[in-house]
Amino acid sequence: MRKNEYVFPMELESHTFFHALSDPTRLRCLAMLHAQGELCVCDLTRALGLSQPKISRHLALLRDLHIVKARREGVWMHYHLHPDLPGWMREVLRLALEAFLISPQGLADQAALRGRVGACEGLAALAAEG
Amino acid sequence: MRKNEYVFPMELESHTFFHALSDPTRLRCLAMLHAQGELCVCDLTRALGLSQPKISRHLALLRDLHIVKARREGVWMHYHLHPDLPGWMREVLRLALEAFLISPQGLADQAALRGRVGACEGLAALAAEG
DNA sequence: GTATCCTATGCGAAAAAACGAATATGTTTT
DNA sequence: AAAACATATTCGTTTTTTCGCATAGGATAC
Repeated sequence: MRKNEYVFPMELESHTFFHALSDPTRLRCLAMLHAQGELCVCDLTRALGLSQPKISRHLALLRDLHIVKARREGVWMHYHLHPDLPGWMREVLRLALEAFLISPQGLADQAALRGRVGACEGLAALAAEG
Repeated sequence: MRKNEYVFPMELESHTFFHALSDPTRLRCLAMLHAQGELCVCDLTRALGLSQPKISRHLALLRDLHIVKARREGVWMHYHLHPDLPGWMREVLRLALEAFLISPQGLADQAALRGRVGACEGLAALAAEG
């Protein structure tokens, strides 16, 4: 059993749940899953512009806490929000992720997820070019 | 300006908000404030059975993020949940703190706050005596 | 002024978390 | 079997966080 793995009937404590949400990468992943329903690791890697090991490790942490659930389909692992999350935690996720999705970062991530360059990243790229 | 201090109009980011809730001591303090409305440092020190510097440091972090607000009354600093917290964060606090308050730890803390020994601590003390 | 009380902070040690880079595992196809 | 692909994990390092202890700050009483 892994370090962070919660197993039935051990329950997820509040502070552990919040610690899982305290990292920007994990929050962005969760927001994309909330918006799209289900995504594989490579989707998230591309959408967030982060390395595959980084995404994979953060998803593993969320999976061990039963905050997300994985489904294998051939070579791909599809992740989605865990359906058995306690009611108040599910509600917290809904509130937080919907707030995040309308932030500049949330909008940019969604745009990137759909294959376009988001407004913020486009502007940032232009600024970087000079 | 301190390291963690947020100043208007900088807004509190989601992951920073959740990080503030990721520590058991901070969560217990917030739950007591939610239940009682306003408490001073010595109230929390006694109720939670933790050192004064520890309580004070955690409250300072929450204060710098504008999650709680302090009011001086003579020698005492009274802390309460910040009234200007964004709507969704206030709702998250309500959900999380009310869930915590009905947990064994939450019930014990409330009992200790009211000057009695809580059920769990009483049992623990008996067990420790043998 | 000094003393006392409550609260805040500086400091160094210990523990925990996050990271990149390399590598391992598992699946499908040939 | 090997190759190609998606994902997971190990390792060592760096960064961040937390803590206890001591001490500093600020208000009140004398």
